[in-house]
Amino acid sequence: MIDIKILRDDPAGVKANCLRRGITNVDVDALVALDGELRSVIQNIEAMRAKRNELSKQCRENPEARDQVKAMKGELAEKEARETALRAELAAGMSWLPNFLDKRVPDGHGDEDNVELRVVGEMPQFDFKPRDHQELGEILGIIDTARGGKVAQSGFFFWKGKGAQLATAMFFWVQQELVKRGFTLFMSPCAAKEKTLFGTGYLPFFADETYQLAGEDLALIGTSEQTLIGYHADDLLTSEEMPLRYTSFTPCFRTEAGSYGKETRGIFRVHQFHKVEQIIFCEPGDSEAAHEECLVNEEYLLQQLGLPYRVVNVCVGDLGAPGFMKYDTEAWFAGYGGYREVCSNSNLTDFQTRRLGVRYKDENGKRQFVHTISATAVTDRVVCAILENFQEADGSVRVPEVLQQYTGFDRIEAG
RNA sequence: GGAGAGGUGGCUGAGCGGUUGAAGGCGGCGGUCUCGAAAACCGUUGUACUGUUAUGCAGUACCGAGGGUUCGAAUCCCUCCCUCUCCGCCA
Repeated sequence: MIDIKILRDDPAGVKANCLRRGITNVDVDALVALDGELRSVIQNIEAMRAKRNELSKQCRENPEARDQVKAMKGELAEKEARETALRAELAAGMSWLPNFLDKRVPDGHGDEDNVELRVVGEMPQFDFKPRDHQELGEILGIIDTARGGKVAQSGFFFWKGKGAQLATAMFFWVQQELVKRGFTLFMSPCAAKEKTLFGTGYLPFFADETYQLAGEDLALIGTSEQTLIGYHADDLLTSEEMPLRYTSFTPCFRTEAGSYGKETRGIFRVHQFHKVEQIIFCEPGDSEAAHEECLVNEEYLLQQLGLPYRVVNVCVGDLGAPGFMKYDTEAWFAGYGGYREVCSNSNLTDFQTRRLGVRYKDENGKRQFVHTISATAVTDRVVCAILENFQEADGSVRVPEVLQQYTGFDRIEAG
C-alpha cells in the first residue's frame, strides 16, 4: 500500500509509476475522486454527529431535543452507509497500486531485460557432457519426481537417501551461518490467513498462486516471508531493537498457475520447495544498507559452497508490485548450461508495513512505518546447482567441503 | 471434542445507560528538593482520522470484531473471533 497522501498530492506521479510498471487495471483519477468524495462525506457526518451529541446532552431537560435527534437519524444512517461503501471501494483500488521504484531499477519487460551487475566464481570444466540435475537425480536415486506425482500431484517430489542428506545438511548449515550473522532463527507456521497474505502484498496480486485450504480462512504459505513479516503486524517497534533480522526454514507452496510447460524439467519449478529466508525490519533510512547486507549473505553462501553465480538488477517488468528494488542471484547450472535464479532479494520499503501496521517511534516520537527486506538465503535449487556443478563423468557428485561435516560423506557415488 | 472463566489505555486494574477518553496503581515525561543521585512531593502523560488562522486549536471515532436497542452504550441484546482453566483425545 502506498501513502494516500502521496496519491492526493501527486496523482500524476502515481500514474506514471503504474504506467512504467505496466499496470493498467487501476484508474488513478477515479481513486483521487473517490478520496475527495469520501472526505467530504466524512466532514458532513462528523458535523452531524457533533450536533447530535450536543442535542443528546440536553435531552433530559428538553424533550424537544429528542425529537430533533430522531429526525436526523435517517439522513445520518444514509451518509454512514455511503461512507462505508466509499471506504471499501477506495481500499480495493488502493490495494492494487504498486510500490514506487528505486531510481536504479532498469526498464524492461521480462528477465531478459535484467541488468547483470557482476559475475563471480570459476566455471567448472568437464571433459564430458555434463548432465542436468534431473538426470543425475535419477542416476543416483536421490530425486523422485514420479512418486511425488503418485502421492501428491505432478510438481511434487521426493529428495531421497544421500540427496535428502545433502539438502538437509545445506539447509542446516545455512541456518547456522545466518544465526552467526545476527539472525534470529524461527520455526514458523506453514499456513496463514488472508489478512496476513494481503498484508505482505501477496494478495491481491498473486491470488491464483496460493493453495487455499477448503473451508478455512487459511492458505499454505508461498514463503515464510508471509509469516515472519506478519509476525509484527500491529506492533510498535523501537529504534533500539531494530534492525530485526529473522530467518526461518519452511516448505513453500505455489500453484504455479499459468506456468505449465515452463521449465518443467527436473525440480526447478515445483509446487513445493524448501527455503531458508532472510527477513530484516529496519528504519527507513537503513533499508538500502539492509538490502545490500542480504545480498552479501547470499553471495557469501554461494561462494562458500563453491558455486559460480551472477547478480542481476531486476528490471521493472520482472519486479513484483510490492517491490521497490530487487536483486536476483543466479547460480551457474553446468548441466543446463546457463545461469538460473536461485535467490531473490527485495527491498519492500513500507509497502507491507503500511498494510500490516508495523511501526516504530522515531527520534521525535512520531510514529512511522518501518521498512522490510525479504531475501532468499537458499532453496532446493541450490542443491540442484551443486549436483550439476560437482558432478563427475559417471554421474557421481562431490559434496561441497563446507557441508561435509553435516552430511558425513564427501561423495554421492553412482551405481 | 466436552465444561467453565475472561477480553478495558505502555502495563496493572476499576467502571456495568448520560458530567467516563475512561478512577487508583505502575511506568514515562517535566518540576521542587540535592553538590549529585535516590526517596518524597507537585504537575503532566493514549491512538487514528477530518478540518484548520497548523510543533497550536476544533471536531469525530476508538474499552476484542461486527451488528442491534436507545435521544445517548465500555456499560443492555445478538453473532463472530481470541485467550485462559479443567476433562477427553493426540505428534
